[in-house]
Parts: sequence; structure tokens; C-alpha cells
Amino acid sequence: MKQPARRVTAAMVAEHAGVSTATVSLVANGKSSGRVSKKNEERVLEAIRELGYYVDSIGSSLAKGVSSLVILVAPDISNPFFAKVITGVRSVLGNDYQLLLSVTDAGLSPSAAETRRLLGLRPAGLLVHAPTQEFLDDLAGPLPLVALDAPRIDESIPAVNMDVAQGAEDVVAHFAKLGHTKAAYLDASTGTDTLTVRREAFLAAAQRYGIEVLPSSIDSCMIDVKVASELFEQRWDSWRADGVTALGCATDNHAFGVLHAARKLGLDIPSQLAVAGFDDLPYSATSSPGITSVRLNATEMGRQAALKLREILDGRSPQELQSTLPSSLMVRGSTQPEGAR
Amino acid sequence: MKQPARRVTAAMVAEHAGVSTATVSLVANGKSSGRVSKKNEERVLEAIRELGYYVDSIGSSLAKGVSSLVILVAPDISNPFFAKVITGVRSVLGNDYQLLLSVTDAGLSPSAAETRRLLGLRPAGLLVHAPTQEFLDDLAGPLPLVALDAPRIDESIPAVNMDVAQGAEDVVAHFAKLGHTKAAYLDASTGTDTLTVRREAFLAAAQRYGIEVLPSSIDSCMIDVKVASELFEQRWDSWRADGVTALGCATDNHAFGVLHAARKLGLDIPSQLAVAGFDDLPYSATSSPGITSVRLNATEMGRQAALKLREILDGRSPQELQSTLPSSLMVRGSTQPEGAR
DNA sequence: CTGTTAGCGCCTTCAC
DNA sequence: GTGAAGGCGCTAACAG
Repeated sequence: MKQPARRVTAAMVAEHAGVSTATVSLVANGKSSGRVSKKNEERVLEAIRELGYYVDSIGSSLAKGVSSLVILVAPDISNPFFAKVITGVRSVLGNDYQLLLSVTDAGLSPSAAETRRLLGLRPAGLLVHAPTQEFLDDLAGPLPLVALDAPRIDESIPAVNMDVAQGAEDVVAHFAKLGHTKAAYLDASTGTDTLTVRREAFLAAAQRYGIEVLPSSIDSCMIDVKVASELFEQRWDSWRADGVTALGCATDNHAFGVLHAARKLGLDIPSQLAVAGFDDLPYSATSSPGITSVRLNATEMGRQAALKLREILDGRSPQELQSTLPSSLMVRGSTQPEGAR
Repeated sequence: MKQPARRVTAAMVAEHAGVSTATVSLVANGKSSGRVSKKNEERVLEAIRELGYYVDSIGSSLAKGVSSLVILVAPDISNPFFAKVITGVRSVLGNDYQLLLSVTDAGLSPSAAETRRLLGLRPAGLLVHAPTQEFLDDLAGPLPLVALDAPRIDESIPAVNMDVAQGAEDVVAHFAKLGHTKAAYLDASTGTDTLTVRREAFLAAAQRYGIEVLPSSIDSCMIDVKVASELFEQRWDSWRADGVTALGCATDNHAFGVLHAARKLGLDIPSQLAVAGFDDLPYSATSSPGITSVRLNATEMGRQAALKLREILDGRSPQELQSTLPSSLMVRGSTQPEGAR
């Protein structure tokens, strides 16, 4: 398979095989059955192989008005959680669509300009993780789209969510059962809805369970171990003074930061402070102490989102427009000493 | 900005503004200075705003023969390390190119078919993380490309690497200084070159430093905390019998698995076994014990790779075709008790 | 300066 | 079952 100086076009293949470009198109797209004679089909296939031809998706997209691209818009790829989502998506999309990720800067939703560039690619569909309403407004079109992890999104938009509210409630119930009466909450400053829901559900549940969370015991920072560590180190004195003995974290990354700071401060987890997070990262089970965390099934979320998108792309409307995946609380050493379990 | 049913094309804008499509193209691409009258330019701008027009990159790419896409091919996105690479790349690419990630299944290089689909997009350039030679062969063209983390790649291919060999040597030297004489190595089974270099450099250094690494003390598994944990649990008895007191891990993820298993086995790290890894993941500093690890500057790698690519895209040839970034050993509790440092 | 023209590579009618 | 022709939206080259 020698590499020709020039791109191999369908026209070259057609000439080489002694057929027209229409026939080449049919064969190359697997639409030949019953429309192209066996003999010509073989010839074309042969020529394709010989010349190393592949369909130019630019020309194809232009002609068809749409590409075979599915773009997964991911505001925060640093979350290891995300790799699992991709695995799920890929398992469904297979070879029929080409999956590409669009990553933005740390936790930020794409700007309007970036959104337009995305649309300029004429993707067949979009999978959007934790979209902001603003982003969806920018999109403003009938583009097939499924949102992931978008708990408060407009009901008309297909979405797959995780039951983080239940997770937050489980955390609080767990704290209550352990006898805590004063808690703090370390929020993430990226204002995605899932984080808002986590916080609000935590606070609401706290009230129900009679756990006090003072406004001064709520703070937030970026999803970054180091930043979280520094923030906690700063705030701990005051929280301790307030009588805080339990801490809910918006993400396991925050919890890691707290663990790190605690070690530095000589603060014992969980006897002096119980810490719980969300996401159940792979590392959460293996840290020391292990982090009690709300497990979310990322692979399944990716899978279901891709399934919904395919339904839409195939012209069927999804059975359930929005679905919610269950969460479960993984109790580990950061809230409860090993022996007590 | 009302959304019309149909896509807004340059022709519509031209009509609306009373100019030709060529003028619209010039203005929309910022190439109007000195070629379009102020008056017409304003009119076009006005029309663009009014209609909500944006350049269709499909049509544009077709006409120009190349897109403004830079595709980052990433075999293993689950590595948190990777998010940093992206940050670095983005900081250089800015708005001039559109960065998209192509992800494959866990650690595998793209298949030839996937590669062709990638090429079908006519990317302006490719950034490839840990490419296999096979992948580069499939590419077979004069496409601007920069490899990342490809220590053994053909010298004619621009690449940015990290000095993992030095890192491996540092680990061994550290072990030697601590008095270890028998070590094991837990390799990653994804056969990328950087992993081969890590292992070989480790073994070579071990020989120089008089540390014995029995063939039976080398094993490998996927880059996955759980899998690594299970493998170590299985092998530890035999390694201990061989007198192994130090363990080099191909990645911090492996080291995490080992830590996890050690806790289960009641094995004390580092007094019974010293463990070191590569990558210095954010979690490595905050686990307990912290993991001694070879730090690699991922952000800088992304930045430099993007810079090289830009040079190529701008028609300049990179000053240095290949460069290597230094690594540094972060010593933590997994090899040396806190007090001893 | 500005408009016209001719493709870029492909797919989809529409005749044959 | 096949080929010729038109057009997707844009840009570059060329006339005016």
C-alpha cells in the first residue's frame, strides 16, 4: 500500500475499478447490497484496498449535511470517574459513530464561541456532561443531544442522572447514626447542578436529622486535592471551635485534600472528624483511611446516555426521556473505625 | 438572535448585507483588512450578528483542504495524569485550533480503521500520546504530528518525552541507599514504550547497584488499582520467600493496588516492603503512607508538544525535533518512615 | 476594493 | 444495475 502524493479520492477509485463514483460511494458505505453487481462490488473493494482509499468525512458530511461524529463535551476530564463514562459510551456507539471528546478548561462549560465551533463540525449528536443552562441556550437548535449528570435540566431534554440527592441523604443518615450533631460541608466551586443538588440535599437532610450545619461551616473550592487541603487547613480551627465533628465533601477529591491536611494537622480521622465524599473514585477505597463515599455508576451512565442518543439518531424517541441511576453509600474508615463495622 | 429553521449560510448573509459571499468569507475570517471597505465590513458584521451566522467548518475545510482540528489521540484517559497534559496543550493552542480528543478502549492504540476515520476528518495536526509504531505506520502520510511520551520512537518524528529512565535509576539508587538488596518489579501490561523503558532502566540500574531482581519477582498487570491489588496479594508470599524487601511499580496506580493489598495482608509499608511508583498522581501525596514516586511534569509535556506542533503548522521546523523533560523523585512514606526523612 | 467563477469530495436523485 | 449531473457551504484565484 504505497502512499500516493495526493489524497486518494473516490474518483480515482472509480477510474481504477472502471466504474462511476456513485458505485464507489455505494460500496464504500456498505449500501451496495442489491444495488451493485457482485462483480463490480469486488472490483471496487479491490481498488479501495489497492489505493488505500478511505471516505473523506469532510466531503461526506458536506454532502449529507451531517457528520457521523458524536461529541462528548466534558468540562472536567481530570475526574477519573470520567474514563468510565467514556467506556460506557463507546460500548454502545461502536463503529457506527465516531466519538470525540471536547474538553474545556478545568470545570468550565464551553464558551459560546467554543460551542459554535462545535456546531460547525456538524456533529450527528452531542453528549454533554453537566451542561449549564447557558450552554444549552447557546446551542439553540434541534441537534440531537443527551445530557449526563444534569439533575435540574429542563424536562424536555433527554438526560441520564444519578441519584446524588439520595446519596447525600445516605451520608447524613450515616452521620446521624454515628451520633454526630454538628457538621460542615466542603463544596466544589464549579457550579454544576449536580454539585448544587449534593449540597442542598445534604443541608436539607441535615435539618431533618437534627444535624446542625452553620453557614460558617460551609465553604467551597476548586476540585483539586491540593487546593482543598489548603482550604481545610485554614478553616479547621474555626470549624472545630464550632463543634464540628463530621464533614461532607462534594467530591472525593475534596475528601482527599482533607485527609492530607488532617495528617499534617495531626487530626485523627474519623475519631476527631468523620469525612465522607462523593464519586467513589478508585483511590477512595485504597487510601488510608478509606473514604466513605457515595458510589455512582459511571459506566452505566455513559451506556444509557449513548443508548438514548442512538434512539434519537435513529428517529425513535427515547422511551424514558430522563432516567436516574441509583447511588449507594460505601462506608469506609473515614467515618467509622475499621473495627466498628 | 432568533433561530431560523434552516442553517444560516454565507449566501444568506451576503444577500442580507448586499455583498457577495466572497466578501462575507473575508470578513468572517478576519481577513478583511485592506481588502474590504469599512462600509461593507460593517454591513457584513451587522448581518452576521443579526442572522447568527457562524462559519461552517465542514464547508470551510473542504474548500481549504484541511480543517482547524488538532486531535489528541489518547490511549489511556483514565490516567489523571492526562488531564494535565490537556491543560498544557490547550494553553498553547488557544483559539487558533480546535482541540478534540480521540479516546480508545483502555490502553489500546487505535486500530487501523479508527486511524483512517481520524484522517478522514482532515485534522490540521495530530498529538499522539504513547503511539505504537504500528499506529504511526497506519498513518503513513505527511500529516503534522507530534508524539508525547514516546521514548523509542523514530528519530525523525517530533516528540516530547520524559526522562523516565533517570527516574527509574533514582528509584533504584534510593532503594540501594536504604539498604535493600532484593527487589521486585510490578510492570504494566499495556506495552507502551515508556513502560518498557521504565522496566528496563529499573532492572539495569538494579544490576549496577547490586540489587537482585529475580525473574520470578517480575510480574505485570493492567493499569488498574483493583487488578494490581489482587495480583500483589497472590504474589507476595512467593516474593517474601525470595527475600524481596523493595518493590518498584510501573505506575502509581499499581502502587495504590499494592498499598491496598498490603493493608489487607497486614503487611507494613515501608518496614516490611518499600514501594515506589511512577507518575506522582495527585493522590500519591495524600495516601497513607504517601507513595514515593517519580514525578513527571505532564502540563509541561503538553505545552511543549503543542508548541512543536504549532511550529510545524506554521511551516517552521522545530528547533529541537525531540526533547526530554526531567523527572524528579518524590520521596514519601512508602519507602521511608516519616521520621527518617 | 469587489464580484464572479470554479472547484474541494462526496452523496443522492434521476435518467438510462 | 449503472452513470451523469447537481449541489452541500465555503474559499482562492481571477477578472473587473
